[in-house]
This record gives sequence, C-alpha cells and structure tokens, in this order.
Amino acid sequence: MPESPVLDDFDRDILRRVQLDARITGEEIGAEIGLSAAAVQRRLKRLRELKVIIAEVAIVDPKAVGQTMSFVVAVEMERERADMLDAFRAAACADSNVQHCYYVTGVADFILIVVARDMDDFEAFTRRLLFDNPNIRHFTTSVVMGRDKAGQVLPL
Amino acid sequence: MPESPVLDDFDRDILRRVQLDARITGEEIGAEIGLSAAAVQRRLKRLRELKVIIAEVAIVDPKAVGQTMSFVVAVEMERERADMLDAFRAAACADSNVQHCYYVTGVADFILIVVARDMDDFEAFTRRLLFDNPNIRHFTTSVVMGRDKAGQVLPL
DNA sequence: CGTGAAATTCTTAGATG
DNA sequence: CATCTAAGAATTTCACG
Repeated sequence: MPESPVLDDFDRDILRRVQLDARITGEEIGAEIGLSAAAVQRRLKRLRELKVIIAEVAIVDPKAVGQTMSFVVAVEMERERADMLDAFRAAACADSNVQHCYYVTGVADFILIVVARDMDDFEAFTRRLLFDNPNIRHFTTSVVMGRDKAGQVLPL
Repeated sequence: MPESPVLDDFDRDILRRVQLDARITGEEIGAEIGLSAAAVQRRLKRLRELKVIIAEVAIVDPKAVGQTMSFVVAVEMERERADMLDAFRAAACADSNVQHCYYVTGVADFILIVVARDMDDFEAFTRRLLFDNPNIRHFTTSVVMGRDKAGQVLPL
C-alpha cells in the first residue's frame, strides 16, 4: 500500500481548479490562491509525478461523435472464480464500447457503462461480450436517458 | 436538436489523442497525423467552440485525496413524476460525494457513482440524500472493489 | 493548409527568507 | 525546503500567402 502523499492547502486549491479546467494557466491559479506562477507549476509537476493527478484528458461529447446511446449494464458471473473475473474484466476493458468498468460486491459482479452508435451496435456488443460467454449467469441493461457530472470533481 | 458538426479523419485523429492526453502538443499530434502544429491548434480551437470537446480536465486519484471508497447506488423512486425526478437529480448533482448521476429506464430510476472518505461519510450521504427523502422507494448499494478505464475514450 | 512572426505559457537558474 | 524574480525554451496564436 503506497502511503498517501502529503498535500497542503495550496495543493488542494490547485487540484480543485485543474479538475474543472486543465488548461488554466499557472499564473491564473497563482493569482487566485496567492502563489507565483512558477510555484504553481512546480506543485503541478509534483502532483503529476506522485500520480495524484492520474491524467489530463479531453472530455468528448459522445453524441457529437455519433455515440447516441448509453447504457448501464450489471453483470452477474456464474461462479466467482478469480481467474474468470479477471478474464472478464480484461475483456470488458479492451472493448471499445465500454466506457467504465466497476468491479463490485452485491447483487452484481460488474457494472459497466457502455456507449453505442445505435441499437444494432449495442446488440453486437452484448453478443460479443455477454451472450457468447458461458461464465455469465445473467445481466440487466438500463438505458441512460440523461447523465450529469461528466467531469467528476472530488471533494477535497 | 443541434445538428452534429462535420468531423473529418483529421479531427477524429486529434480527438483520439487528446482523449488520452490533453497536454500533448500540437506539434506532436501534427507529426503523427501529417499536419502542421498550427493546423492542429486551429482544429482544436474549433472542436472546443463546437463543444465536441466539452472540457479538458485533470483526473485526480480519489485515494490520493482521502476518498478511499466508491459505491454504485441504484435508486428507485416512489412515483415517477417529472418534477420529483428533476428535484432528485438536482440534489444528487449538487452533492459533493456524487461523481456521476445517470438517469435511466429499467428497474432503477437513477444510478449514482458515489465516493466517500469512509463508511461514516457514506452513511451520512445516504441519510442526507436517500433516507430523508420520502419519494425514494428503495435503493441498493454495491461497493466498488476496483475500477478501470478512468479516463474514457470514445470509439471514433 | 503552411510558414514564420508575435504573444503567451512553461521551465529553469540563481537569490532570499 | 519552498518561495520569488528573471531569463530562457517551448507552445500557442495570428497574419499572410
């Protein structure tokens, strides 16, 4: 277990802002929190190296690129053998329609967030990943009508 | 319904890369896809203005900032009245523990992805948003053991 | 779209508390 | 040890062809 890096109030202030906008300049952040641009950049560099900041990414609107539908799929495995779970996890992550893969305890074993161009695309996905897999006992699909909080912001 | 903007192969190439790393330079992208740095930047600017790129954000490791637990919560409302659904949706989005809020059809009405510092924090969350709400018939909690695909990449 | 210049931002170096 | 200022390098933006 890697011990948590020490973050002070400046670090948290910086994280709050870059979670909302990664293109904000060091100068702008510095002016708001009372630090020079160089100090902000140095802290950002450290936060990246420590993997407190895992990545800086562009969020693309799924609808703008033809992915008009989203689904939440809860998957229940036949028997909870570690190698089977790992195999499914790897297959799910490798599938381009899978946006998020949560490995959970409870009624389901996996919760997947899935996008698709249309119903045919989604059906092809279920056949590929779910129907053709004998280790899957059962799965339920929920159609997403709307989503909020696309870019997550953690409470600091 | 806003008509989808026209994207060519260059745009899709650019989107593929900035979804993985928003800090990649225009020059680097240009070298890979055969465009000048200026042309890449021009296209990026257009994709931002068209809201094809919704945002560019830093992804922070929840564990690194003390959010050690994650949950998937499926919420079933008492009666599906539009104003009630909207009210819950707004309350969920406003809650700092809620990372994602999906409004779905199926057995549940909402699927929430929730983070918490510890079990007490999660209990406080359920009381605040769920137990104290008479419009909620039922909810089920799944504890997240692991997650993959933090930064989503859309198939283009 | 590409080129090249101008403006902005990031990085590095040296000095200070 | 982290900060600041200032110089230097890199990136983005802009005007023109």
